[in-house]
Amino acid sequence: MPVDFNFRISPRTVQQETVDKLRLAIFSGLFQPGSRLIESQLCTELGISRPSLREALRSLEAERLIEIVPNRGPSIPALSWEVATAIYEVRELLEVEAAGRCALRISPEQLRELERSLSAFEQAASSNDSLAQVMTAADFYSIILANCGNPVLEEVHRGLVARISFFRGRSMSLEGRAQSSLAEMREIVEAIAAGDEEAARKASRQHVLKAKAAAKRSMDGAV
Amino acid sequence: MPVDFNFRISPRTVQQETVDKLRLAIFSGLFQPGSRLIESQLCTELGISRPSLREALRSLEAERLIEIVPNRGPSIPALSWEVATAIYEVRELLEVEAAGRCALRISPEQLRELERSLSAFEQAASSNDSLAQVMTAADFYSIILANCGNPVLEEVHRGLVARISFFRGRSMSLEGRAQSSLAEMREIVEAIAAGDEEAARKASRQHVLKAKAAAKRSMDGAV
DNA sequence: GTCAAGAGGATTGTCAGACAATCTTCATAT
DNA sequence: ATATGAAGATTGTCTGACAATCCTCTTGAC
Repeated sequence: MPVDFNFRISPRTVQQETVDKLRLAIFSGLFQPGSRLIESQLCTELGISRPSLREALRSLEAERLIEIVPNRGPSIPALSWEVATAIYEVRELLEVEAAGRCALRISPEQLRELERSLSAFEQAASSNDSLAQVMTAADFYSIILANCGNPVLEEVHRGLVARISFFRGRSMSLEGRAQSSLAEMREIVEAIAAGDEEAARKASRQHVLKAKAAAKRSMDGAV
Repeated sequence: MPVDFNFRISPRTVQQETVDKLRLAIFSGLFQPGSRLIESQLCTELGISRPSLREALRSLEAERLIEIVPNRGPSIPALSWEVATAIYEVRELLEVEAAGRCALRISPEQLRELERSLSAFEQAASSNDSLAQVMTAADFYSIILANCGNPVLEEVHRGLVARISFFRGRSMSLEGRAQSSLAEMREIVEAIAAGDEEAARKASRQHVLKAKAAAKRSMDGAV
């Protein structure tokens, strides 16, 4: 029996389905930041009842992907640059640690997987599909985080990256950002492949810092 | 006008009230780990309807304070030592960072506040009320985290500490643990008061590591 | 006596409909 | 132009319902 296989087959419930759909919608920028979500409207669009929708909204609220103000209802939070900075700082803390640990303990198969995901990002980077870029980049990180040996680190990181997906989409479409991002990510992979913890940490830190700078640039240019 | 005052008066909704009540109940160990929560039962006890309760449960699920398995319903997760270790590791990462930053930027008033909370813990430590110990210790950390200049760091840390409240209550009642915890915390305060970042980081790391060790001891002894 | 099978009750997932409280908007009056 | 107020929209919350699923306990077979 494999070490970590969950035998329980969990039927997908309406609420899970709804959370996933809405999360994806938020990621892809379907809703404007600051815009309100009307329950009745979402219900008819999703074809579900209001109690089910509201449960899903509570889940998303706890993930900080939406805000719910009493008597005003749910809305997409307008992420301030101040909060975004805070998120990038914590992301740096976690991602650097994960990359370092990953360099020491990743398996050959997972390393190949990581290289594959880098190729996927490379392909996306040469296209103009910024959603694809964000998605493949997310795959890349998730492999690193999944191999750092700490599931909680992984989970927290995922939550943080989700919240800045808005910025990431925008900064990816910045002139040349996808390409330099690719170079930084390649450096991380090389360090991990070499089993060099310190180099992995350093490359990872560089990458996050540059991503943050790019996000800032994209924000200054647009707002 | 004070810098950071939220003018909006938010009426407390049933769902918020419910989340708070249940969270407190979980913290104080009212529910056994692994035990199931029966919706109808909770509804009558709390005097609320099932939709409201279910919304609250979704919030708690997202905080990982309860688990909800489709068609089995909500239950208190039995925290494995493996996961607890992972939480302690991330907590270390965050708390050390926060203590270091705090040493550089805390205001005199907040420092006094921190010292006050240390006294409160001191008092609790000499009693046998382990819930009070956990609560006052939580206050202590929250002041440090609130003054690290990063609200996201604070938020993530709070979430993690909440999940190990079970362990903390148990390890606090370990022979002598409250007293040595007090000594470690005092060291942190002194380093912060001196504005010594490195010392604050070191003391903070020591504290988390010892807390983890104590948690492990309390677990080995009991299960 | 132990184990397998099945029936019945308990519990959850989901929906529909309702209504008061609150917010929002727009027309009206000053 | 600004303040007032009323109508409409939206949310917060409840009740009641029913099918699907799970759990438990009895029964029967070996």
